Amino acid sequence: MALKAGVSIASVSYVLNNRTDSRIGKETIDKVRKAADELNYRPNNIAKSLKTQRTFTIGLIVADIANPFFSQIARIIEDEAKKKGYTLIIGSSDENNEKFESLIELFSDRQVDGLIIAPVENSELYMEKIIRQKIPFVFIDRYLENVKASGIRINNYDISFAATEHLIAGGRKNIVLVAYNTTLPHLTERTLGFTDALKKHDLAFNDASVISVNINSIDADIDFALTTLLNDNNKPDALFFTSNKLAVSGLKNLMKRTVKIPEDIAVIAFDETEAYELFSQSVSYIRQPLAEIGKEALKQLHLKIEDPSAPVANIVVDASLHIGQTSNPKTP
Amino acid sequence: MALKAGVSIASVSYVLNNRTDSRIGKETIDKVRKAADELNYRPNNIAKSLKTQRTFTIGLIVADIANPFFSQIARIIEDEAKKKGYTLIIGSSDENNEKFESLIELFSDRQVDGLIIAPVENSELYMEKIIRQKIPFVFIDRYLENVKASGIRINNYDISFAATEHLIAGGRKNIVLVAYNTTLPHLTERTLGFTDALKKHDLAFNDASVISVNINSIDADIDFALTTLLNDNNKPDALFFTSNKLAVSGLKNLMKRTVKIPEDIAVIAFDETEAYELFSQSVSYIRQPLAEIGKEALKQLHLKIEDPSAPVANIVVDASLHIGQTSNPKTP
DNA sequence: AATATTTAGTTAAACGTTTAAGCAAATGGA
DNA sequence: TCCATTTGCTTAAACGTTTAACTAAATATT
Repeated sequence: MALKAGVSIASVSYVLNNRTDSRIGKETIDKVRKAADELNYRPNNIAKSLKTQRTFTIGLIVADIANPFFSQIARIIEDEAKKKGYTLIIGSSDENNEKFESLIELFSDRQVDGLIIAPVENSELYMEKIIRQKIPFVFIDRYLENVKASGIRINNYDISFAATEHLIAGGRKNIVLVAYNTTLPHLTERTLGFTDALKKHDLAFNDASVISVNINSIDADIDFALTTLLNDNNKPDALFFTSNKLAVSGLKNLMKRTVKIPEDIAVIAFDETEAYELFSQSVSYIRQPLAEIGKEALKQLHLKIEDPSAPVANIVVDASLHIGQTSNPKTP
Repeated sequence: MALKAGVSIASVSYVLNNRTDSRIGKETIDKVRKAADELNYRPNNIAKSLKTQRTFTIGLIVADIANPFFSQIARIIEDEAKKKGYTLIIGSSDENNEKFESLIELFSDRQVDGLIIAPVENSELYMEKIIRQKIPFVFIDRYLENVKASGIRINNYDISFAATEHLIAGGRKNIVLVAYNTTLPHLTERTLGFTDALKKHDLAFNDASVISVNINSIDADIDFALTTLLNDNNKPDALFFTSNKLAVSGLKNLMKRTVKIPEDIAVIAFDETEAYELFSQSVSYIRQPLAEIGKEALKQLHLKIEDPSAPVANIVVDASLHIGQTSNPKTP
């Protein structure tokens, strides 16, 4: 390339990077531009990265890219990253500790400039490691109690409290929460918002008030729990699902049992998914502002990359309650 | 690192890459291993790539990673890529020519070892360019008539023919296809399978037999077409949607109109999506073997990367007709 | 004992950039 | 006219690897 233009390698670099601070004559600029054009020259980013120690790549670690919640977020982050000149590499942890660790290792080995992470349960120790490595990162969707790091999440407690109160306001007295058996704080917050709302309204809370679901056996666990619950003499009159996967599985199950929604059981779901659109009723659900989350995540990460000493920012954005027919008030 | 081990840089490289062809003594090996361990040494892949001209990165270009069809495929390819030591970078074209081109340029600039591409309409010229650049690639889902390249796709014509015949066998006589207004061959094949099946069974085919939908206005186009069709004195008794997006939009619309499915109108959809699970009836749909497609794509691409002169392979895998209630036979 | 071979390791070039430093030539100021 | 400054471009080191080529010591062969 430099050969073709008849100038030095350095001049090519200066011209192509528009380094006007450096002194390059108009003629040389033209020569380089012309040669670059003719040769269809494209600089080698690998070499550039080696020298500059910047890859303009960021890693995104989600639970599963095939989950609509994460694929929608990924899409937003993809667009946002492109705008800022970053390329995205994506990995799915399957909520699995080893996979999670190996992804972080992989991305770190690939010299990503930063990471956007939906951490899995009990990954604190591993996060410490990457803090020591000084790889900039931000949390998304979730966070870890003892890891001080920037992150973006929703007002899980408040919105769950609000959703529960909405059900109560509709005359529901025996509300059951369907949640994962996890200690991830963003999910325990959802449970807490639920129980606190029950308490506030003097509604009974007992062992049967929460269905605890293992992520690896969602359908089976929900089926088993509903079988027990619905044969009880004290049937629930409302179900609150704390994730899209749980809601889809639950609604499917209720359909199979031909439970009348919302007459017999009201339903509120979490997260948005195409699936709700085909349900016989419009589904009441909690909507996370995905675009805002994605944009803010990238913004915060970018800040951290540009200035590693930037302060930790924990951003909480508001989810909204999208009320449909499945949570209609109880008819007397 | 070499310093710490007290050996040369070269020795470190030989040891860490298990280059047993080179002659390294047991002692040196131990020294290097120990030092690497203590320093938590991780080789710099950027430098490695610069030297070896291999990044072990592959680019995946889909229409939209937020579309369940593509996010499911992406997930499979992600896993498969990891198994083979590749990292995946993903981009969404939005069926848009410029975005598609800029993605290819981006990925090529990032020195990917290869590309897995769902090409957009009229991208032939651009594909020629990357063939000249000798970047290995394979097509997925779609292909381009005049571009000779390896690819994996399903038996679009046959399965559409079969699906149509299934509707006909159920007594449907006025079947309408809902398809994108595109010239992408995998989709025109679907249309052709449909029309040929109609012909074979002497069913009328006219302007109203195909609803042509613009990808950017799916809901509106379907709504408009259905309004016209259902007010006709010759109402359709079956709808065949040629993609998941079309099916979801269509089913939603039919629900709104409280059309009786399958009594008044039978429905067959294309592709699998979570959404079908919440429909009031089990949905009849055409199931693509996503795992097979993903695995085969990676296998073919890997072959091309290892041996650029490997022959072009056009692999056609069989989709299957998954019959549910929405295509039940017409009741007299 | 002299030479050939094997073994174990090192040296140095290369990959394709960036960028500090250097060097002429041109220009400016006295 | 002489020196200082500015302008325009080049040189060369560096980024962190891989790998061919080399060296030196140890061992084998005659």
